[in-house]
Amino acid sequence: MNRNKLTMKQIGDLLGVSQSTVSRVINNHPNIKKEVRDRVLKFIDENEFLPDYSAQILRGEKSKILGLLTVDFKNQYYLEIVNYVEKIAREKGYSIIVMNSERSPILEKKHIIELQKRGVDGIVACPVCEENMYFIKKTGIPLVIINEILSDFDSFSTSLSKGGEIAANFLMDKGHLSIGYIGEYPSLKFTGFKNNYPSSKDEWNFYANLDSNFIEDLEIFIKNNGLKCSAYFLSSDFMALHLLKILKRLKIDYSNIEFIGFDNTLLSEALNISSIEQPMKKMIELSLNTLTKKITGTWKNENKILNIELDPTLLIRN
Amino acid sequence: MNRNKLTMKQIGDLLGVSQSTVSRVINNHPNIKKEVRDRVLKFIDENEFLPDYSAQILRGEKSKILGLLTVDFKNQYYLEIVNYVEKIAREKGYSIIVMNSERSPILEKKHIIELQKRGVDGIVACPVCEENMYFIKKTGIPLVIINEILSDFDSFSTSLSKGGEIAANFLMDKGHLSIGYIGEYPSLKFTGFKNNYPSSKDEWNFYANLDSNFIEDLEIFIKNNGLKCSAYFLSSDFMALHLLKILKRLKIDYSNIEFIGFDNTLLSEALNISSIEQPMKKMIELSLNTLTKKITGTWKNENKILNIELDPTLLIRN
DNA sequence: TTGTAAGCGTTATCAT
DNA sequence: ATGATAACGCTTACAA
Repeated sequence: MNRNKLTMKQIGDLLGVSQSTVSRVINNHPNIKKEVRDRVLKFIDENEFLPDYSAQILRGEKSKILGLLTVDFKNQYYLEIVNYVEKIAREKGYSIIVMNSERSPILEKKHIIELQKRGVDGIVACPVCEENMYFIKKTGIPLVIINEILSDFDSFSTSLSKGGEIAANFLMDKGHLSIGYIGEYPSLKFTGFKNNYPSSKDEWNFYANLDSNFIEDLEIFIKNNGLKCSAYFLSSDFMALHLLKILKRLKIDYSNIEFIGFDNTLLSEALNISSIEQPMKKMIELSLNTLTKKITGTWKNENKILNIELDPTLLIRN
Repeated sequence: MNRNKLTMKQIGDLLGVSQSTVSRVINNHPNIKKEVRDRVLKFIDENEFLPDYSAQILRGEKSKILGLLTVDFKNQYYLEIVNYVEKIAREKGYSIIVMNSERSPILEKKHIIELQKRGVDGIVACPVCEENMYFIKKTGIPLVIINEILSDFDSFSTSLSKGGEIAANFLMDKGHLSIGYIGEYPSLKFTGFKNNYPSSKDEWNFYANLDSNFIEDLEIFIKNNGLKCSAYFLSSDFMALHLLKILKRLKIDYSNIEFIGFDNTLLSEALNISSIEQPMKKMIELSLNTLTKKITGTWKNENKILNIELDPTLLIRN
């Protein structure tokens, strides 16, 4: 280290006191002669002293770094998570190391090891692979899961099935008799939808596999089947975007069809469709509150696992 | 440190060799008896040894961390930057600490100090305040600027004025006689536009101040003036979104008006408007190549400052 | 009230 | 070929 950075030893030498005295002043220890304290404070005030984190971490102090483990930066939703985690962590005094696993369990494992080597105080994870979460648990690094529920870990998520339920009920209440589902499968979004809309028919629906090139598949589906329903529930705004693009390209009129997206991103605003909104900010606030408590040892639920599901809300447009 | 992590000393004790021998094996030093090397390697293979970064950094080794200093996570463009920087940095063996200055010079300065304390190897900055960049330079931490040109720093950006030029020429070539500009001001986007479209009239244009609530201001402008031109150049897709929303709300027909956005995000896809695309991936690749060379000391242009401007391209829709 | 010294986990220098 | 040791910058127990 030391990119020409001032150290406590140097300050001590310059001021004719010992390095430990300087440390004590900086850490506000009692029992320092006022004259000495003032002299040291004045000096560091004028000379910008930067305590070295690496030395502190090595000694066993907290690193004040959180690892953010994320799965897919192609999806704006996860980038949005970075936004909130950075902001809220910063307010709590933490820096964040951001890592994208690209849905690869192997990469996720590598990231975890990297975070461990760096001595992060805690990890916020959108997990790919549950086994890796057990691995984190074994290391003892405080962990919270977001965006998913894992029964063995403190998890914070939005109830996706509730989202499906809301969509189904809203569309049925508006009098739609045929409502299709287009989106990821399997997914709790669909489960919630189907449970509340028993008349759902498989032939109306398109089930996307997010690991594959679902956009092409969707186009083929539309070409073969057209749109048979008067309303559709889409598993994401992103999905909605691509559906509407395909319809436009195929010159299929959809002016009388109602769509509901998911995530309430700017996309649904641009497409002017209703969308189910996940309370992301709240989810991240809750998860970081828990995480920091676990880090500082003020977490009281040691023996109980938190599985929190927030309710999404419907944002109606049009 | 040491969350029950294995150390070299422990390994040495367990295997009956000295800690420094373990270090040598791990760092592939020559002159180790094959038998010893194999024994140590076998052990760490079975027991997952994680060298501690803090200790290495303290000793003066590279931290393999880059700081990413960014200005505005409300704008999807900057989140997209996180995506690419994380990915490319990872491929080069670096982790990244992400920080958002929210366009505040004070916060930006704090972030820089934080990065310095953490011993980052280099910084990638979308700067708010040029003075802070000089501050980084003084610390000696390798630095590259992206998204902007600062003549005293290695900078990588897209030529925004070229973007304005492209927009102006495209719209003129299509026969538009009145072309308005709606967007941030001052901005090179506008400069390039105006220089190539001398008939531009101030009363057609709306100049937004990004620090203020420009969306409301825009709505007032539209209410008072309506749309006088047959085509508009918007300074961002985000701006385009809000303009179109306002038009919809005010029930102003814009079906015969042509729009060009900027950034070619999913928004312009959703709005189905043409957009000027910045070669972000290339910009970040170039900047990280330079940064890592500066870090490893293989950078040859020491005495010359790189001010690279890439050309944007127009993505035509409709 | 303050200085001395140990120790955190490494790497590198010096011995042997 | 390998062990002992110093050093990186810090906090803290122990001495004085």
